[in-house]
Parts: sequence; C-alpha cells; structure tokens
Amino acid sequence: MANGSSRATTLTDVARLAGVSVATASKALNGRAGVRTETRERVVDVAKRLAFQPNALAKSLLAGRTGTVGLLTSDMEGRFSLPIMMGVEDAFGAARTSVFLCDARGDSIREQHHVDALLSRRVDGLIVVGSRTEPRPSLGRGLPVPVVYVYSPSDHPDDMSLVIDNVAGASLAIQHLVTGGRKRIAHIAGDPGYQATHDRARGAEAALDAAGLSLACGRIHYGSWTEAWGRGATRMLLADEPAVDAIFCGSDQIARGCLEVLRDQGREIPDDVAVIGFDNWEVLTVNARPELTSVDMRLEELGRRAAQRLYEAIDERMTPGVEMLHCQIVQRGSTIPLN
Amino acid sequence: MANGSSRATTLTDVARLAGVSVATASKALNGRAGVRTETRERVVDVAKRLAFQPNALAKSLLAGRTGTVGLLTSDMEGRFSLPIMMGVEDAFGAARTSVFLCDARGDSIREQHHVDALLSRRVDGLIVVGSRTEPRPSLGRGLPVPVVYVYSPSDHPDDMSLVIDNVAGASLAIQHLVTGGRKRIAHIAGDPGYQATHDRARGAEAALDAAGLSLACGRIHYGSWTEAWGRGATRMLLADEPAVDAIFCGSDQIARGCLEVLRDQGREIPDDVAVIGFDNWEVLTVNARPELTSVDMRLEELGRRAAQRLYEAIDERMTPGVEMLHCQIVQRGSTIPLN
DNA sequence: TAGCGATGCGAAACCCTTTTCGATACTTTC
DNA sequence: GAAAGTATCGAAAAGGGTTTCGCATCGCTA
Repeated sequence: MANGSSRATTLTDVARLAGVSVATASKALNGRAGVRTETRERVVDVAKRLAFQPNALAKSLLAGRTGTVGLLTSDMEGRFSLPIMMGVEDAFGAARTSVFLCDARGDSIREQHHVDALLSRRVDGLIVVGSRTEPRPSLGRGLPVPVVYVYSPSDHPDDMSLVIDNVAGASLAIQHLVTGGRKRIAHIAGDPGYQATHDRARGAEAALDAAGLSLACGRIHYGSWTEAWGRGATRMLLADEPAVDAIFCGSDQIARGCLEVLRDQGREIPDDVAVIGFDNWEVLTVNARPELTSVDMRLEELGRRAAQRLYEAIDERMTPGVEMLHCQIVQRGSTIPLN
Repeated sequence: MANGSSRATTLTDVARLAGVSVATASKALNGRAGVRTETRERVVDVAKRLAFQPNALAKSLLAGRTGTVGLLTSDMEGRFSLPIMMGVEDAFGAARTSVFLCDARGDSIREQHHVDALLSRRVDGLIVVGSRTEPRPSLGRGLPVPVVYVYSPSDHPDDMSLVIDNVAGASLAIQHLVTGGRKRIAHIAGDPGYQATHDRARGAEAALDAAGLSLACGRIHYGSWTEAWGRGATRMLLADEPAVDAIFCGSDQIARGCLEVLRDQGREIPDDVAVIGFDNWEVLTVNARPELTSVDMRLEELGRRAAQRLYEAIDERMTPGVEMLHCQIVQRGSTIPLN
C-alpha cells in the first residue's frame, strides 16, 4: 500500500460508484451547472470516501497550463539565493502553484539541461536566481514561457529582471551614520572583483558628498568578504586615522572582524565608533557584541515580487526591463548613541 | 513568442512535416525498431529543427510514473535543511528526476495541503526534511507513494528514516581531543530543550568514560545555541576549573563565543586550550581565529542517501526503519598542537 | 393531447504520447 | 509464378480528466 501497488482512484471509479457518467461526476466535483443537487452530493460523497484526487497531469494536458514553475538557481549554498527562493516558494505556495527546484551549480551545460527538462514538463514560467549582481547571459528570447531573472539581471534588455539597489542601500547606510551625528566615516569594502562592491562604494561616496562630508582616511579599502579582512582593514584604518567615528563595512562578515579589532583596541561601540554592516545575515548580526546594525536587502520580498511578476507575465502582461528593489536599515546596538 | 502565445510544437507537428504518422515519428525519436534509417533521420532532423520537446505530462500519464518527487521541508531558513536539500537535488538531478520544493513553515495544515498537491501531481515519492532530531509525526501509512524522512525521523517504526548519529559524532569529538593529548576536557552544551543536545552530551560522556577521563568541572553546562552563551559558559568554566585544556562545544556558534572569551583571557589556542565545535558551519568555522575544528554531519551526503533510498523504495525495494549516518571531524587550527 | 422550454444527464471529442497490431509492399524460395 | 517471409509504416487504443453538444424527461400551456 505504501508503494504505489494500488492504482490511485480515478474519476471513473467515482462515477461508477456514484452511478453517474464521468461527465456528470466532473461537473459535480467542479461546481459546474447542470447537475441536480442531490446528484452532486452523492458524487461528492463518494469522492470524499475514496479520497479522490484529480490527476493533475490529465488536467494540465487538457488545460495547457500546469500550475508549475521552474526555479533555476546557480548555487544553493549562496546565502543570497536561499531567502529569494523562500520568497518565491511562499508566493507561489499561496497561489497553488508548485515549484520545481533546479540547481545548475554554476555550470551552463547543466543549466541548459535543466531548462530543457523544465520545458518538457511544461512549466508555466521560469525564475532564474543568481548569486552575484553582475548581469548573466539571457536564457534566450525564443522560449515558450516567460522568464524572470532575480538578483543577477539578464544581459538582454528585453528580459524581465529584478535586482537589489546596492547604490541606494549604501547611501542609506551612510545617511544612517550621518543622522547619528558621525563626521569621520570610513568604508571598508569587500572583494573588488564584485560589481556589488563598487556599487556600494559609489553609493557611500554619493551620500557622503551629499552630506558635505568626505571619506575618513581619504580612500576606500578594498579586500575580500572575510572577517580576516575586516580585522586587517580596521587595524590599518585606526593607524591611519585614529579619530574615525564610524565605519561602513561592505558585508556583515567584514563588520564582525571590524568589531573585534575595535574592541581589542579599546574603542567603545557605538560610543566611540559606530559600525554598520551589509546583508543583515542574522547569525552574524545578532550574535555580535554589540549586535550589529546592517543593511537588509529584503531578499525574501525580492523573491515574492519575482513570483508576482512572473504571474503577470504568464497572463500576458509583460513589463520588460530591470526593476530595482530598495534596501532598508535594520538598526541594532552597533550604531545608536553619540548623544 | 516569449509568453506562451505560440503553442509548443507537438509530435503531430513533427510527423506532419516529416511526412510520416505520429506512431512512426515516436518510434523514430525513441530509437525503437521498425523504422527505416532514412525515415528516422528525416524525423530526427525535423524534430531538431522545430526544437521539439516531448510533452512529459502525456508521457507520464501513460507510463504511470512522472519522474518527479516532492521535497517537503519544515523550514528553509534552517541551516540543516538546506545542505540536505542540495544533496537530494544533486542525486535526483543526475537521475533525470525533477524535485518539487515545498516549505510547510512548521505548520501541519500547510504540510497536509502540500502533500495533497504533490499527490495530485502524481509524484513518485516524497522526502520529508526536518530541522530537529526529535521524531516527527508520520505522514501516515496509507500513502500511494513511498516516503523517506530525513534528519527528523518519523515516529512510526515502519517508515523509512535517515538521521545523523549525534551520539557517535560527539564521541568522535572527544576522541579527537583525547588523541591530541588533552586530559581536562569540558563540554558546553546547547539548548537542553533539544534532543540533539542530550545525544551529544551522552556521546561525550561515553567517550570520556572509555578514555578513563571524567568531565573537567564535573558537569555539563547547558544553555542555548548562541555565541553569547558560549561566552558566558566559558567564563564560568575558566573560573571553576582554570586548568581546563580542551572544550567541546555543542555548536559552532557556541564555540565562536568560547574562542572569543579564551582569547580575551589570554589563553593560547590551541596550545593552552583546544576548542572543537559541532555543525561545521563554514562561515563560522573558517572565519574564526584560529579556524575552528568541528564535527561535520555530512548533511549533503544524508540528502543523497535519502534520494537513493527513495529510488529503491519506488522500485519496490523498501527497507523500513531508522538508518544512521555517522559524522566526521574536520580538523582546523583550534585543536592540533600540544607537542 | 400536442407542443414547448427547461432541466439533467451521457456520449464523444480533445489534450499528447506510446504501444500494439494489422496492413501493405517487397524479397526470397520452391 | 505462387507461397512464404520480412521490412516498413499507419490506425487505433490507452491514460484521466474537461467540455461541448445532443438526447431524454419533466412540467407546463394552449
């Protein structure tokens, strides 16, 4: 019984037991008109008794729609893809749409293979989730279903893409520090091999400029996305510019390293120096000492929006181009005071 | 073109263009016998030209198998579910099976709804991933497809479950410390509300016993899965038993807090005190100072095994009961020396 | 009582593919 | 030249559901 030995009950079974034709049974179960109430109840009763579940395959075959979408990710380890996937799953789950999960592991051959498999399963649409903000190759314009690119935009302008506004997010971080009264603000950036690094740097500079301030230490420090770099950069920073009163870090990992060195060197946080991170990765921010203020990219919301956009596109209401979602500050203990 | 306006090409289209019947076209494309080579080539050519993808729905409807499985998780945030899901996806991807992703968010109503949806889509099997080691309610024994429970076993002995051996994992950690010459070993445990906490504590005590040692400080410290608890517990530990030379922490987060306090108090790691964590959560272990040795639960392998077991069950080769997977040590800088 | 519309139900077509089996046409053998 | 055998192909059914359309049956009116 637990392994497919017993054929699943079909509409024919229900109809036979209810003493009606399959046509009538179908109408009865789907609330269609033209069925006497008494007959309808009899059919519904039998269906419930047999635990009848209509075969979605047969239904889809006829309807031309499957109520499924493909979720194509390039790396499931990435802490960016996952919240996005959660948002997508959440939005579709509510809409009775099932999600096919595929991980291409950054391999374009494997990706193509997955796309083929999904199309042969007649998904109603595709969502492609990237893990870097650099544009990625389009899946192509000839696909029979709509595609939404998330986090990594497509390199084709006619595709639909949904991305984070890193520039504005970084500006937000700086504004938060400025509002807190900080004057000597430094920026420890991440890996210069990433577009996101430069976007955040640009946003930070623009906001400083707008506030009439300039970078403490005169320059941005580029490195990597690690705590070790956060530690090293902070040491350099404190040597160069001991009067620094706020540090905007390109990621929470960097910020954790930064916090550690500041404490080692006897600086009070946030009184002497405020620190703000980026990503709002809870395991890092909440466990920090003090807890770390950070820029949240609202990735789950991004995923939900992607699902919504895909739905619109499935209903023939395409809106091509790149849409940006803005970040928000999540304030914690590492930034507040300074009287 | 990019939004389903053009009906996907069907086998009928191919057959018509190739000037043969659908039967012949099918045989030609599937390598069946009884088709002249020249005809076969013509059909294959046309199919390629039209980018024909056979409709998997129709095929499944006929075959009685869909080549899909449902992956039911209770929380996608959990750092345990994700590597398991990766392993599952990996194993099935290679087998041309597609995975439906469903997140019940710990809600049993939502879970039931997802199960119904998956069954109506005629999945060939289900994998249920939990996030705690406590047994979870069985989905029931009357399902038409096999089910494999992963990480959280089912509470019904006839179901198939695949879990981590936390007891053995903790023993491994202690053995690693003992082998390194440590004599005064303490254990900072996690949240006592978790079964895993007690399993690990039991494994640690057993291994100490086997090595003829007893717990430094005489007792296990229970708390929570946070860095803050790691810090607090370590301070207590050092006050009670300054001569401690190794600490086994119930999680990597606890270990991070532990490392921090040890360094604050001037202990050299690993020379004075060795520290070992549990989970091998890379963002925590690799970024630690020094890098943290940890017990790896091999979750991805667990996921792969689950996929494999499900396949066997689909082919009617069920093996009910709970199977345990053993952990392994990943050694890093926090444990090695002591001459 | 014949005629009418409304109502309830069932036969059949359709979605797309695979598979079986029967029908050709062609070759070989006696 | 007829019978037997082989190679190639197509018609049709099956899988499970939805929808259209035609057919009864019923109550009602003239």
